Amino acid sequence: MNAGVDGQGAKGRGGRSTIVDVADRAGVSKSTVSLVLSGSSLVAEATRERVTEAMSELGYIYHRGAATLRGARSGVIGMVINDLSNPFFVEMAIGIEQACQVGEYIPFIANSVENPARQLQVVRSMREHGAAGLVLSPAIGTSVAELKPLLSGMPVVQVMRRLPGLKTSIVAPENKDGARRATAQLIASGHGRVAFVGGFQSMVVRQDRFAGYRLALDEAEIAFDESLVFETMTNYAGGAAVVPQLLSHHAPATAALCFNDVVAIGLIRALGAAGVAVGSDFGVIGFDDIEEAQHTLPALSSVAVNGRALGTKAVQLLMRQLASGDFEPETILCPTTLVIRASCGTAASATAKSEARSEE
Amino acid sequence: MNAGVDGQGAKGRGGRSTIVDVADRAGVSKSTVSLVLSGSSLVAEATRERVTEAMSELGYIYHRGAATLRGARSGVIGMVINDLSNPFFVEMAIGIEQACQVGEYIPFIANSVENPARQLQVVRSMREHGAAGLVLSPAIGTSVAELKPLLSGMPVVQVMRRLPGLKTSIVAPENKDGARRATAQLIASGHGRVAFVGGFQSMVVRQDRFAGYRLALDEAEIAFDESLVFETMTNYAGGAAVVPQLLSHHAPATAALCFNDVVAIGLIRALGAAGVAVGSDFGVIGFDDIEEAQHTLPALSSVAVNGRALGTKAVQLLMRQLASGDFEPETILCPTTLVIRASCGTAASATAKSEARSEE
DNA sequence: GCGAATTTTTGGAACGATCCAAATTGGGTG
DNA sequence: CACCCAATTTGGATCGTTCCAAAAATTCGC
Repeated sequence: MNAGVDGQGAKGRGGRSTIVDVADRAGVSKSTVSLVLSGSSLVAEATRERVTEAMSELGYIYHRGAATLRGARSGVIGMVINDLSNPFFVEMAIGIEQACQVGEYIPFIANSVENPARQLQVVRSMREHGAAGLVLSPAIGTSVAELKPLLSGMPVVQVMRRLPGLKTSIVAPENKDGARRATAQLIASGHGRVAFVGGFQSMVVRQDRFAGYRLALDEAEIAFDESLVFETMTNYAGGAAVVPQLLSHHAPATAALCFNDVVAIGLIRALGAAGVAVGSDFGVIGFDDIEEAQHTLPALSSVAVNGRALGTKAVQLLMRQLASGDFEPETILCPTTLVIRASCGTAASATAKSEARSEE
Repeated sequence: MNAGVDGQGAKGRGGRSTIVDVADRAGVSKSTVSLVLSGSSLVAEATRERVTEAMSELGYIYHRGAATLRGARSGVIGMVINDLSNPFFVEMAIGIEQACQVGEYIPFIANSVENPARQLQVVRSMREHGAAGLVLSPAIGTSVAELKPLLSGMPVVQVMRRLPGLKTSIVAPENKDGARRATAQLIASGHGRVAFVGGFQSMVVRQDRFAGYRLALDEAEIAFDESLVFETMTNYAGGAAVVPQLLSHHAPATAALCFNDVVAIGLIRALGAAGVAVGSDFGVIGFDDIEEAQHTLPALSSVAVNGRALGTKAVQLLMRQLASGDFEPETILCPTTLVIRASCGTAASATAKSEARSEE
């Protein structure tokens, strides 16, 4: 039925073999091969076998690009992460990747490095490549006006962070509640002056965590003291940088809730270096519960966010929307767990709780 | 020239707008638009502007899938990493991603989780999606026979690891030389009995590092002692697990070269817990120099591999091959740097060296 | 053994880009 | 003004798939 002067099909031409080559080999039409590919029940069992065999003989490889041209799903999801050198976001990326695999999707990855311009580029590039949807952990300083047109008509899930003006689905931890519980824990351990360390006011996530901190203070009827709030970079150095001010305060804090674990670890090390015994003299709780939190000395108490689960949930939501065709924004808040270890002072309860968690 | 009854072009139909819609709007033919897209110098400046404007008015998005059908480069590179929960490989992934960006490529990512079956799946999937090349850090236990046919006709760079029977380009650190220098350093500090800890004999990378260890012993005319070699998992637990045997040895080692930093850190912690003062009683050197190495107590000396550079070099090699069309395998070995910190005993020199490095 | 009903199979005509050969335009020149 | 040459522009065929309407093969009832 098809030209095919040489018995080899397209193979002689150098490229990959096509559906037509397979058809020739199996002695059927390309339409039948297409039906086999799509797993249709229309095709007779014997024919299906003949076609399948021809495929493996020719080393046929499906050309998804051609298929998408006719409207088939591309099977590609874009994943734009703001900072892959932060272990928390790596965990999230792993969760995303994992969930994509089970859903037969394949993820494009891009690291925006907190650079909005680059983020714009990569999102555009992902669209060009036919990504069906996007999981986005937006870079700080993103211009919604520039980004929005690139996202039209495609389901997007913002994960962990969210941009104020951008109406998409959101998967995020219960930051406020987590921070509230952590702060309450410090207060319950007898700390009357609890500092809040790390991040900047412009960060939405910090606003949430800070709100939880305030709430816990209110609930304990402790007056909020502005001078116990420290804005810093959200890395080791940021945590360490706070120590001099923290210690020279006229009425020093005896505990701190940190914006994230990296800040908390920086703080712990610098406090240790300054001769403050974290865990007894001073209580510290971090946020995220990255793996390293278990290995610091003293081990770091933290509000566990489970980045992997967050990533997984984001992809699952995205896949659900892709399957249904209904891209109506949806918000999923993931509960957090307060993991008590030695750093917050009640060393006694540390072992038990931490063991329990590792069973998960 | 084209149907287009409604002024809106394809927009009314729901989908994205096409090259023909742009052509209609700009009052030219689709061929001209195609020329503009490819940046051809044939098209007159005024026309180019008109077309560009029409594109942005319509929110036109280039459909790469359609283009590849006619033979255009796909602009996609696959990146298959064996274990993303290992910070070293994350560094490598970051390097790969970064290099792809500058080369206008976009990387598919897959985490094989050291699972050969999954690796097979994802490689197949990447081919289907038209990946032009592959950066592969192969999973342990990969069957070359199964993998090879999936790779035919496509340039592949194995990075960090290499599969014995698979002839592709390779980018790897100078493992043997690094291990030799590290071992020599321990010997020079007066350690006569140096253990080798971590990994399994089947791992090619370990074979290389082990060879370097043996070489240093030979050069120092120290007899090799089989009982000082410990095979373990390459994670924290693996490092820790070795300690009982290490300490109960009839003639215990006083230093250890570890397969990688994660093993070394596990070892240091467990030794610390057992009351051995690492840095004075016992010398430890790791491999990779992950960020955490700077933060352990004592800080970990390590053979720095620079995973990021490794990833970058791999992609650059791949892009070079893609550009030239010459897929002849090539091997690039990257030199390592021995970074001395407190863990190997010569605490005096630690500060200076480590400062110097952080300037990079 | 024949038409009807059912099950399988099959030719195109798309999809959105590229690319080539051919057509059109616009100057110069003699 | 006719002609040539260079600079631009343009139809149409093509890439590898899907999908539809219709054809072909098979089974069935009587």
